[in-house]
Amino acid sequence: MEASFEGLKQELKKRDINLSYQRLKVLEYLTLNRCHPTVDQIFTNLHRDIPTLSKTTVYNTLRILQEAGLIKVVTIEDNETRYDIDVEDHGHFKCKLCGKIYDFHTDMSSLTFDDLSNFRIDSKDVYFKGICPGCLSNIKENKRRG
Amino acid sequence: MEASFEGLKQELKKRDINLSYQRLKVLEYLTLNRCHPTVDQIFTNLHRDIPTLSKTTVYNTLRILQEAGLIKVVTIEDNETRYDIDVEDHGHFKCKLCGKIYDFHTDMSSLTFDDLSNFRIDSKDVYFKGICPGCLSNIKENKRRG
DNA sequence: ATTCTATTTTGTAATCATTACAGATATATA
DNA sequence: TATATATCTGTAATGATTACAAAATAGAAT
Ligand SMILES: [Mn+2]
Ligand SMILES: [Mn+2]
Ligand SMILES: [Zn+2]
Ligand SMILES: [Zn+2]
Repeated sequence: MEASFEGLKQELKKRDINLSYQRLKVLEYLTLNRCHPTVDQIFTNLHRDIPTLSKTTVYNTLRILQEAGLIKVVTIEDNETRYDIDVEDHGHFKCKLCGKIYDFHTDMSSLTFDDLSNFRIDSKDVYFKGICPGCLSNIKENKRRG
Repeated sequence: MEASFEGLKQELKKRDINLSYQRLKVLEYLTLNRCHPTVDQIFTNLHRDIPTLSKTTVYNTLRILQEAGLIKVVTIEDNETRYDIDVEDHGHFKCKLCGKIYDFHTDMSSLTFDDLSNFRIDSKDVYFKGICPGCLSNIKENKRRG
C-alpha cells in the first residue's frame, strides 16, 4: 500500500505535477478506497479532514491525475462518473440492486474482435451488469419468507 | 431495413407499449441513424419534422424503449449518453479526435475472466478508445506538410 | 527575510443534461 | 357521445460539471 503510494508520488514528479496537500489527499483517498468513488464521495469524505476543501479542487485534481494517466475514469453508468486508482486492464461489474462495482481480472488479449489494425487503440474497457452474490441471496431469502 | 422496423413494431406490441407517432419517429430515427446519437441529436433532427415535439418526450421514449430492451444505452463517455438500436452484443470504439463511435463485432464468449459464477450477468459491454483510421491519416498528412 | 512570480485553491456563478410535474391533448373504451 | 386512460408538452427544478476571478500558497530571486 505505502510502497505503491510512494510510487505514485514519483509518477507525479516525473510528470511535473506538483504534489499539493489537496492532491496528495485525493490520491491517498483513492488508494485507500478502491470502491470506485464518485466526486461527491471523495469530496464529502475529505471535507471532514480538510474543512476548507473546495469541490472544484477535487474536480481539477481528478482531471489532472486522469490526464497524467494515474487514474482511470469508470463510466459504467451514465449518471455517475467514478474514479479508479487501478489503471491496469481489468473488468468492472456493477450490481443493479446494491450499486456496488466489483473488479475482476480479464485477459483483454483473449477477446476476439473485428480487424481494427487501422485503428490506434489506446484503452480497452469491459463493463458487466447484473446482480451480485449478496443481492442474489437476499432475493432468495425474501422469496422463502414470502 | 423495413423488415427489421416492422419487427420492432411487433416487439412493442408484444410488450404492450403503444406505438404513438412520436415513439414511432424516435424508433425510426434510431433505425436510420446508426451513429449512436445523443438525445439532443435525436430531438433536434426530429424537431424539424415535428415542430411540436418536446425533448421530454424524447427522454421518456428512450427510457421506455430501453426498459423494454429494444435499445441500448452507450456510456463510453462520461458526459454524453448515446443510444443504439442494435442490442446484440458488439463492441464500440470511440475516436478521441473526431468523436465518432464505431461498431465492431466481438465474440464476448472468447473473453477470459475471473470466476463470476456466483454473479448473475445480464449484459456485457466492451469499449475501446483511440484514434480512427481517418484521423490517423490526417495526422500523417499534417506532419508531412509541417 | 523580503519581494516577486507562478501555481494552486477557493467560492460563486454559469452551463448543461436530466428529471419532476401539472395541464393539455390524444386515444381507447363503454 | 361521454368517460377514462395514456401520452405529450412546456416549464420549473435538480444535479453534475465547468468557467472564472480573487485569495492563498509555494518557490525562486534578491
Ligand atoms: Mn476497478
Ligand atoms: Mn453500436
Ligand atoms: Zn448487489
Ligand atoms: Zn476520428
